Amino acid sequence: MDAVFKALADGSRRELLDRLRADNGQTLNELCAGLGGMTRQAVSKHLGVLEEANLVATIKRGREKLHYLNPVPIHEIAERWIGKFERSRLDALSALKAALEAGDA
Amino acid sequence: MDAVFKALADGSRRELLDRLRADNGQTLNELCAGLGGMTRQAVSKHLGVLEEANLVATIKRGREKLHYLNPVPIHEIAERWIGKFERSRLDALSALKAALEAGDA
DNA sequence: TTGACAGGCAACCAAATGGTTGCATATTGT
DNA sequence: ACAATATGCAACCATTTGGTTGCCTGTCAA
Repeated sequence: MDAVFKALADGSRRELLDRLRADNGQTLNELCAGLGGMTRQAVSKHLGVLEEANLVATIKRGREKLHYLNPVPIHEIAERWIGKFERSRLDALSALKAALEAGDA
Repeated sequence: MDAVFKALADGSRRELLDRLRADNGQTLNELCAGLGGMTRQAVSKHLGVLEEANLVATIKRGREKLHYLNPVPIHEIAERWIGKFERSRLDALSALKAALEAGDA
């Protein structure tokens, strides 16, 4: 899970995920075009990080490599990690408010 | 939002959030104890990052500073970012499967 | 076969990051 | 007042990270 968070920490990588969601199964070169003034190798590295985090799956088709978005790890975050805080959202907020008020007393 | 993702990228910071959720309103020293072999200043920096990302709110009470978890940014991620992929989860998976099958043809 | 196209690998570099030590500041209890 | 407590600030260091350039490999088409 650590790898997923770290992969998501970079804006370019999030943008890559966005672009993959908009048009799944793109090649490296396709993904390069549009990701402003960045080398192919830079994009390749980013895709590598995403792949390592299991956020994209790839298949080699001839001389090109297609990239597919894998939403499962993100879903897992939503389930395990965010749900935990989400559930206590209102409680924490009211606790915060109460604490702030008690602070002056 | 970028700051939130970057703040969440570090395991120690996620642990700090966990510990805050378990016991909200802790001081810096309280949070230090339990976060294995790390200096107070290191923890302080982490809390600074979390604060900058609006994931923790603080109030100064006398000579100590209480830290409170703020779950709102995480909730926003769940809403805006994860929901986006979540919604297309099954679609993407079936598309991936179809693509893999078509790959051999 | 040979050239063009898609991608991989490795070395290298600058900047950011996580962590440390050392000292300064403010508050509290006696 | 004074010592102890709780935190802040700044300089410094090692590692990681995002990015580059240069070259090598594999695949398709003429």
